[in-house]
Amino acid sequence: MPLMYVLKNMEIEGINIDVEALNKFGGELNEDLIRLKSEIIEAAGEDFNLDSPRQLGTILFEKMQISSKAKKTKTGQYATSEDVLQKHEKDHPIVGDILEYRQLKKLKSTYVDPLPELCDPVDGRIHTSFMQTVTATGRLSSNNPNLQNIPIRTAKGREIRKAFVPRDNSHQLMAVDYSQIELRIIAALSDDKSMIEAFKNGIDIHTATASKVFHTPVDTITREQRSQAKAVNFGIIYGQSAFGLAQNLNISRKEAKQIIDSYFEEYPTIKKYMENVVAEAREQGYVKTVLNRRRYLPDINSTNAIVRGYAERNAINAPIQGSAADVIKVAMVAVQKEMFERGLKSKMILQVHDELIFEVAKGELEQLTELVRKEMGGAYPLKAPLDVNVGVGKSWDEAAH
DNA sequence: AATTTCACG
DNA sequence: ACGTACGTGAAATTA
Repeated sequence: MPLMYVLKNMEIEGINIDVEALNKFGGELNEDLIRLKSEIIEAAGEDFNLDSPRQLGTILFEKMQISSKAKKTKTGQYATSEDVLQKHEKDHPIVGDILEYRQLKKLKSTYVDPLPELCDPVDGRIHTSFMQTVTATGRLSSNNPNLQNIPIRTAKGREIRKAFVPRDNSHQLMAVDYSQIELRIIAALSDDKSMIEAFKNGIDIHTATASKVFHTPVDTITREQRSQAKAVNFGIIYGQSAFGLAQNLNISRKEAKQIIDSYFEEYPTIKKYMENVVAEAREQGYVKTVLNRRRYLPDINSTNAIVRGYAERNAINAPIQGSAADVIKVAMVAVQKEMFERGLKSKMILQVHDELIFEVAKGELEQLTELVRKEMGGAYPLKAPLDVNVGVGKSWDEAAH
């Protein structure tokens, strides 16, 4: 209920975008898309709707027969999703072009074209809606437009984030995100002493995990080992299997199983915690977050192993994802209150699950940085300390670095 | 309205 | 043999 007022203010405040920059980028995307499309149609030997997965599947796997190992979706169509197409990139040069076409088309049709149209006629800003009663875990969701999935992972995607800018030269954007909040929560909830200690000492958690899992000193950990340990740390939060880890890391199932077994030997309290939370779900019919938000899991005792497995992964994940959502909500209420009491002109304008975005008025940067660090970092003390990263810049992209 | 794909944490 | 990591929203096609 208190958060409702905070969300109302963020929705009304909105965020400014550089429409000219987006339109220019849209023109560049258009040229690339036209070129890619004509190359693909030429290689296919006939015109078809490239935006139709069904037509694309027929062209690739029946007409062109680029591979005999076509995969089908559950409704019997040829699967053409990114992970499937990536496996066929070596089979024909057209596949790489299709993947690039898909990426650029997504950026243009979902962000570059619609966003300028959504600027409010009165203040010229973009106003999202934050929903508090949609998700199963207690996270917020954002719609109309969704400002929680603005691209960042690719260079072309970041062009869109660069177009989210302050209202004028006397403001900057500030992005503040929680560092590894879900891993800190699993460390705290399971009371794993070694993981808590690593967070207390500010040690790189993925390197520390790699050292444990591979039984080698921290200073000898390779990039590959750190990257694998990172994948395991994330997989754990979701109840991932050896199969899933193997697929993610492109290693054999046997190797994946060895890594997971070693992980649980080194972090026995985390293994115990995961077993306990599943047992709790079986007994109570629900699991809960640090603030007692419940997720009911009616399938937890299902005789169907697949259905039951899904519920068990939900039982593991929901308290972690949901507690992180609790923490940032408490922080948002505290930050808003403190900003009001100090009479600041700066505004909190967006939330993206583990980060808050502010439009900072010139002269308030130092004070706001201190305020936000204090309120976010201390929102809900856990056995593992919370930590935040602060970034500032002339665009959301710059601030997020 | 359902399906497929893909953008984010 | 089964299916295999959680949570969302939007665009486009198809039924």
